[in-house]
Amino acid sequence: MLRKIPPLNALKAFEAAARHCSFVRAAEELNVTQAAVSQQIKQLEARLGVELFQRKPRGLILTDAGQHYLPGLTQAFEMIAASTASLEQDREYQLLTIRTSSSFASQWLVPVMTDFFQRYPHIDLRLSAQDDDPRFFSEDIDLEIRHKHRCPEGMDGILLLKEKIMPVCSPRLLHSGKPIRQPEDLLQHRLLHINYYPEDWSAWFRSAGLPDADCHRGFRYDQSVLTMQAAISGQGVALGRSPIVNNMIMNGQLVVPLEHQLLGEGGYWLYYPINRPLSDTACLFIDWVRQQSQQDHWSQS
Amino acid sequence: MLRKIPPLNALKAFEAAARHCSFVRAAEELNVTQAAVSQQIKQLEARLGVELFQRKPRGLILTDAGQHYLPGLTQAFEMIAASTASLEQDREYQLLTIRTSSSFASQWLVPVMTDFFQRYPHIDLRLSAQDDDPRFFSEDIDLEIRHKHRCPEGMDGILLLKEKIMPVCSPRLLHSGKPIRQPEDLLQHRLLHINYYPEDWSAWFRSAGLPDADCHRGFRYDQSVLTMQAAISGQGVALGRSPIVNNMIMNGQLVVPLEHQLLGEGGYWLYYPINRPLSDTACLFIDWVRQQSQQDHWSQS
DNA sequence: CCGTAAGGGATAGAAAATCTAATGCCTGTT
DNA sequence: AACAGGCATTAGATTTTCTATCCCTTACGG
Repeated sequence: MLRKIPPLNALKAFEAAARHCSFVRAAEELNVTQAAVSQQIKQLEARLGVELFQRKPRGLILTDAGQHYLPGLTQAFEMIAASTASLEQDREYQLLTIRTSSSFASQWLVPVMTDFFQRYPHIDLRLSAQDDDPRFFSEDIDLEIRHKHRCPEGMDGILLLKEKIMPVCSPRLLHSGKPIRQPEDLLQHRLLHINYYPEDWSAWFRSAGLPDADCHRGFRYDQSVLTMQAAISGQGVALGRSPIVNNMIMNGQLVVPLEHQLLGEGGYWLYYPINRPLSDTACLFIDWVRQQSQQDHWSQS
Repeated sequence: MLRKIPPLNALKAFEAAARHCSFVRAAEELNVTQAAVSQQIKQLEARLGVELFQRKPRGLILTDAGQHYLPGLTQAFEMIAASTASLEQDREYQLLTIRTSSSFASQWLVPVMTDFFQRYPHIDLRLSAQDDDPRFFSEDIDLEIRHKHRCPEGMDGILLLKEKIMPVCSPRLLHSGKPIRQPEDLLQHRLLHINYYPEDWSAWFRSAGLPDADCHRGFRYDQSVLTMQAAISGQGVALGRSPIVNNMIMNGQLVVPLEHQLLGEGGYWLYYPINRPLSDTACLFIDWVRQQSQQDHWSQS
């Protein structure tokens, strides 16, 4: 069968642009830049030998040709979407169970998962947040992600995220009358500790050239997130780990008052029992999450 | 609008494979290799989380899921094809007029044009074959392609194809009792000349280290193709230029008895009057033909 | 029972398509 | 006049896709 079909992605771009009468908004829908849409449509027009849009300084107008072309395409794409959706209804949903700490889940995993759901709509996730390191890897858990120094005994896994450790505090604290210009200045503030990482502050001061700093006073919290919340509300200065605090820094809840950062010896490991066959779903997830973590890595550095 | 549509090219691959129940034949239809189809479909299956085919050692069987999925897609693609076709009907056809020599037209241009017609079905071509170099570039001609040593005065253009010059003859001639092992042996055979390139043979013998070879005897023809036809029918040995003889060599009508080849000083130039605005169609053609010529270059070397 | 051909799978590296980021241009608006 | 919103253009980066190979399995014919 010889059907002549123009490049499908160009058609998709056209269809979106025509619906919105705007390259910019089409680009948003398709998650690309305006330039990409512009190029796709230019290519399509060249291929067909017809102008599809009249470019006006403000927005677009479909040409006659474009108006005739659009409805068929919209219908076709809707048909594809409908077929796909009905396929997905028939299919049994697959379940993926991941266990991790509540801090990591809320600050890193849950936010990035949006993309996973989009990509694999047929997979349902069960996220088990458990903060004390569990003894057993029960049958019904596919994967575990936890802060470790190495891959645990009897497990296979990968180091998902390395960590940088740096002081963080509320932006308000910086203008509170006790400026923070060098490591010593931190001692003028209350230090916030995380019980799970009791040595963080002394390690950080050591690496900052102040091995004898008296850094044992201050508040102690049970989980990273609680400590960070304390920092956000201005209770003092905490030591943040990049996977957890990156977002809080991005959106301005926290600031990093000093340049100096410590490369953590551990990191977040993803692991599962050696000798247990991984489900397809789990493999899919591992591939995907590894990519996510690499992107994270880029944007951090 | 948020429609979830799997990668469209993967869908196209699936649709073709499902119709043919074969990756190999789908690959033929799509002009790619079997491996490409295999990968696309694998990706689609991973994305959907469903097996679409049962792979049997001999051919494929659609799974239930695949069977449910196929008809919707086929219909959608047919709809796209139909919409596109009707667009093309409405549109006025564009005309592109090219003038060139009959040899070049028949041996190089016409064969490759197939791809152009496929790509730009709305463009009609008028090909004017004229063998003596015309004085004027008349109004109704968009582009000219001719063998030249440089871009003609008053013209803009590009060097489309360089040429290699090499002896060619019928394969039968090689087994005719007068073997051709070194340049001298050619003098035992009848030489075939092209009037347009009277110096070819002496230049070739000079570059082959035989400046004094007596190469003026033999038959003379008016056009390259005629001379090549003479060679094919065993009348003697001709000097072929790569753009013209490549195909004849490929399909075995001609063979190259000696390694030694001469790089021609000229080549096929595509040109048009300076200061004449090129039509869109002509620009399209130039882009396309330049690509073609580059491919040609690769496959020659 | 082996040899061969036909069909699909895997993989690494190459090629091509696509996207981004930056910049420019135009025009209606303040 | 300065600005902002929207599209075009470009080179270079990135991602996707394809090819080339090699492998494995099965059917079939001697």
